[in-house]
Amino acid sequence: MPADADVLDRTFHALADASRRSIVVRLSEGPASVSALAEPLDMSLSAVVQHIEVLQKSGIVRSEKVGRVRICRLEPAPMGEIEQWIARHRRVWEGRLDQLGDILESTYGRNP
Amino acid sequence: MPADADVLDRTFHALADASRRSIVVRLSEGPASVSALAEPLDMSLSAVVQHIEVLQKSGIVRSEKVGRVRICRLEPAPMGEIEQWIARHRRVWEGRLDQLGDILESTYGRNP
DNA sequence: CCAATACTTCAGTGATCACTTAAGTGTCTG
DNA sequence: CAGACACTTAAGTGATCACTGAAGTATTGG
Repeated sequence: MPADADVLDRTFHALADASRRSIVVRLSEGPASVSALAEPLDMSLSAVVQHIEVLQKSGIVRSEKVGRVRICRLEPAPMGEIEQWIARHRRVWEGRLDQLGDILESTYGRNP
Repeated sequence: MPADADVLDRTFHALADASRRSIVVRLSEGPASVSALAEPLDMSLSAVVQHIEVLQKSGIVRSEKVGRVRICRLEPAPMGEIEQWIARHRRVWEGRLDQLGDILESTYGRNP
């Protein structure tokens, strides 16, 4: 198993959870502390820390400690990798199913 | 929350496994039977069937029985949905990356 | 200095995962 | 019609998951 598959495994897995995706959405608005990320989530701080660890292991999130506060922020590279993977295969099956290609285009838009 | 999050959960989860992704890659070249999909994989047929079930529950794969053979094919819609999700947020934090310089500058006391 | 703050670490639990083997059920083919 | 073929279903196993609560460790504001 190459390291590449591992990165895809971890990144897809990290995003396969609504709580973790909500953390990603929150971080896309800017860096945040662990407790700030925990605040809207209905679970223990411990659980949130564990979600952040999953995101960190995938490489989506990086963090640094500033005093007693841990500041988390997004790292776009792994996302780019899975987006590439999808785009690579989507192109093939878009050619196979024209009507769904149209649906995608009308929803997703044509601009870059 | 909504069914939308559920679709993302299932789709990201379905793609978070190298064996399942290899099935997707194989199917992007055209429809295939269960045993054709199983052939390159080093596991029991039963295990492959279970992987296909995961892919079907996510909506990525559809299948129909023709005689004693089950033919599987790709369904692009759920992929489009996660691609949309990624594209939506990637755009935000790519813009954010430009502001990372600003954050560092303000931290180290340069002009905003 | 001391107590609130912001995590951190650890152990445990029930659920889900990724398999396995074994024993089916239909469907062709000779 | 028999037996190979292509799954299908069921039950079980060990690992990982998504939590919890309790007990830490640094930091920091008053």
